Formats: sequence, C-alpha cells, structure tokens
Amino acid sequence: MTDARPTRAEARLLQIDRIKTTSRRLMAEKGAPALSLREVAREMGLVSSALYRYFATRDELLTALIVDAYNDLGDCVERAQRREASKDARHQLHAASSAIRRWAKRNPNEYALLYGSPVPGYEAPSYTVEPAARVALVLGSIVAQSWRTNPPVRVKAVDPSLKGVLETQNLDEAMSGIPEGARVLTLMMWSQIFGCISFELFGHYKGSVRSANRFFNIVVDEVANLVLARE
Amino acid sequence: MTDARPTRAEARLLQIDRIKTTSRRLMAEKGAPALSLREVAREMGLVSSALYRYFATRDELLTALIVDAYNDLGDCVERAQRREASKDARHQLHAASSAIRRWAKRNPNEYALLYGSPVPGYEAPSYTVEPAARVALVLGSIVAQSWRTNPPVRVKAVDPSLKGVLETQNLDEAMSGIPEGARVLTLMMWSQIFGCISFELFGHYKGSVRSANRFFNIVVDEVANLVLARE
DNA sequence: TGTACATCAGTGAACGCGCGTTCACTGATGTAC
DNA sequence: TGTACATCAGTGAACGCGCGTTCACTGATGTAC
Repeated sequence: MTDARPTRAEARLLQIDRIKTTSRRLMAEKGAPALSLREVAREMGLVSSALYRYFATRDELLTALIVDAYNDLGDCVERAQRREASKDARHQLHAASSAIRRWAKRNPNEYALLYGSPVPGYEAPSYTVEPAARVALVLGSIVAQSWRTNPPVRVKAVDPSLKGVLETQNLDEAMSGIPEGARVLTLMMWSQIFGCISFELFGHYKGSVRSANRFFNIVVDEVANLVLARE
Repeated sequence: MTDARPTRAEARLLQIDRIKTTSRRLMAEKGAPALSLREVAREMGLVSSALYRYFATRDELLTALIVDAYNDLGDCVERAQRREASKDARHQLHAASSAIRRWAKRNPNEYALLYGSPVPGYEAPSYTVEPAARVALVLGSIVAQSWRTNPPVRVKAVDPSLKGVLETQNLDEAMSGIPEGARVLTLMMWSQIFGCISFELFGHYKGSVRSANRFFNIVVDEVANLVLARE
C-alpha cells in the first residue's frame, strides 16, 4: 500500500503544482503579461505542447494563478486578523490592512495581476469572485464584530438614500444585522486601502508621499475612525 | 505668405498628431499593451519603418501618449473645478472627482495606461511627473482655498508625527500656509478617489457595489467631510 | 531668379525573435477479465 | 497471476502569426549663394 512511486493521479497533481510554481516564479521576474506557456515549459525541461495535458489554454493557466493568488492573499489577511482577535477593532483593521500591503509588496506582480489593469480580452470566470471577496469579508467581519460588542445608543433608521447602493448578497453573512451605512463605509475602506497600495506599488507617490509606511498607517487610522464611529 | 501647402515643419507636427490620434484609437479598441507600431503604420497606410522618423522607439510613443493623457485629464478636472469656482469647497470637490471619473469611463484604456499596472520593463521618464501631478494639485487648491476663506478658530500646532510623511515640494504652491494634516488628508482623498474608480473600471465591484454612481458620491462626500473638517 | 547641395519623409526588404495551438506519434502506467 | 486493451504524459514537427528595429534607397522639399 505504501507505494514509493506516486500513482498517476498523484503525479498529475504534482505536475500541475510544478507548472503553477514555475509560472509564479516567471511572473515574479517578468510580470504576468509576459508569462508564456512556452517559457514555462522550457523552464521545466518540457516541450511546450506537454502543458496542454494540464491547461487547455493560456487563459486557463492564468485563471488558476489568479484564484491561487486571491486565496493566498485571503489566507494572509485572515491569519493577521485572527492573531489580533483579542484586541479591539482598530487593531484588527490595522493588522488586516498591513497584511494586505505586505502581501502586495512581497508579490508585486501577482498584486498587479489581481488589482491592476485587466488583461485586455481576458474575461475572469465567475468562480474567481468568491476567492476575490475574502479580503472584503475580513474587513466586514471586523466592523460587524465591533458593532455587535459596542452597539450605538440609538440606532439610526436606515438612511433611505442608501437603499440599492450595494448588492444584497455579498456582505450579508459577515455583517448581518449591521446597518447599511456601516457596510457602505466598509467598502469605502476596502477601496481606500487598495487605492493606497496601488498608488504606492504603481509609482504614483513619486513627488508627493515620502514615507509610504507612515502615510498608509495614517490613512487606515482615519478611515477606521469613520467606519468605527458611533453616533 | 498664406501658403496652401504646409511647410515641412508644419507637416511634421501634423503627422505626429496623426500618429498619436491613430494610436489613441487603436488603444481604445484593444488596450495599450496591444498597441503596436506596425499596426499604427498599417492603419495610416504607411510602412512601419516610416514611424521611426517621428518616434525613436515604441516606448517613446507610449510616453507621448501618457503625457497627453495626463494633460487631457488635467484639463478636464481643472475646467470642472473652474465651473464651480463660485460654489463652496464641497461642491468643487464633487465636481472635480466626478470629472476624473467621467474621464476614466470615457477613456478606460487610457485610464488603465496611467493608473493600471505599469508595463513591465517600461520606466516613465521624469517629465511625466509634472503632468501627472495636475489632478492632485486641483484637489489641493480646493482644500487650501477652503482653509483660507474659513480658517479654524485656533490652529492646532503641526502634529510632529506628520513631519516627513510627505515630500516637501509637491503641494507647496497650491497649499502654502495650510497645515500638514490637511495636505495628508488631501492625498488620502486623492488615493481614495482613484481607488474607487480603479475598482469600478477593473471589475472589482462585481458582487459588492451595485450602484457605482451613488457609491462614488457617498465616498466623495465622506472623504470631503474629513478633509474639510475644522476643529 | 537660378543652380548646387543638404535635408528629410517615406519605401521595401530583411533580421531575428517569440508566441499559442494542433496533431500524429511513442511508450509507460493502469484496468478488466 | 497473467494477458489484452485502454488511458494518458510527453515528444517533435509544423502552422500561421505578429512584433520591433535596421538599413540602403528614392524623390521631393528646403536652403545658400
């Protein structure tokens, strides 16, 4: 039973893994747009057509890398939040935001693949949506937790101007029972965090922001004030 | 004097213009990464090598397009602000932000060229920095104007924790005499606005934000509260 | 005003390159009886 | 336990394509005297 040689199915999974690892390495060196099946095959000592046993097309490989990257980022952020779970919401928000930023700086080309310009002509299949949502869910659950443990004295009626701004399904599990306004602010925070990180990584701070570290912390703090405020 | 035929120097400028116009059209159709000198030449009924009379290299053409795009965007935003110059700062911030967003939606591929993932291996020359800064300067001047016409009762001492966060030169002309904190918040607003627009254009609202219009207005309003607040 | 020369836009062929994808094939691994 | 057949990973050649850039050239436009 304890077979030294891997079975065919096992070997297949291993090979898929090796292809993705090699692709990630090449992507880290030259960026996602330059990723080519032929080069991946060359690096692995295979002939390019061999890869078609595993991915029907270049886009299919890209999609797999995208899903993996979203999940890797999601894992990082969830771990960061859990490490600070005993502290208050502001601490958790700082931890989660910094985890996103650290991941982005460690994997700039994967970050660009996820959050940069979409590859023209590439359409992400719908099953990328769920792994992509994990980061926002972490932020939402921190905010929701804070609302539950520290509810406002009187809850404002749902501002009717907020009806229909957000999709109904997305943050529902993580933020059930929390007013619509808090959800909107959570997504604002979410876009603010990625806005800063993209500006930093894509070179837009040149001439304006000197200490990206400190700027980022200030921004997260300000937006946390907003999202955690009670009235 | 009124020569019907253009002189050689005039013809040259016209031709440069035609090359850029054609490139912009192709870029709008297929995205910046797919822009090729050969296709531009083909579209103009020229042989590809002819373009080398005007641009020494593909990157040089791209750079010209980037500079033009920053200036086009800058023009739009400045005009929008001037149209609302008689109204209060909040109105002007809404006008400027919406102008950015409208420009982005009208020119999605140019927006991606400016604010999406940088082309790997492409290094923007330093003279792109000034046109790129125009948008932030408009935001800064609106905020500064508001501080000047409506100064706080007592000005807080400059928070020492803000020293060195920003570059010293950048917002100085537009925001001279305004506390460092306001500058930091202005750049926060700047990154927030582009964060939202990038998320919208790059497809990250799928499953979370339903009405990008209304979400954007709420976000701008919230961040305007922050940046215009007095204590 | 005319002539000799310099400048320069555009041509056409070529260099050297890499890409994604298909297809008929070999030979090893797995399965059914 | 052994045999016949099916599955499937990887090969190697090929198709058809487009790209950026160089270079020697032609012929029209501009300039100096």
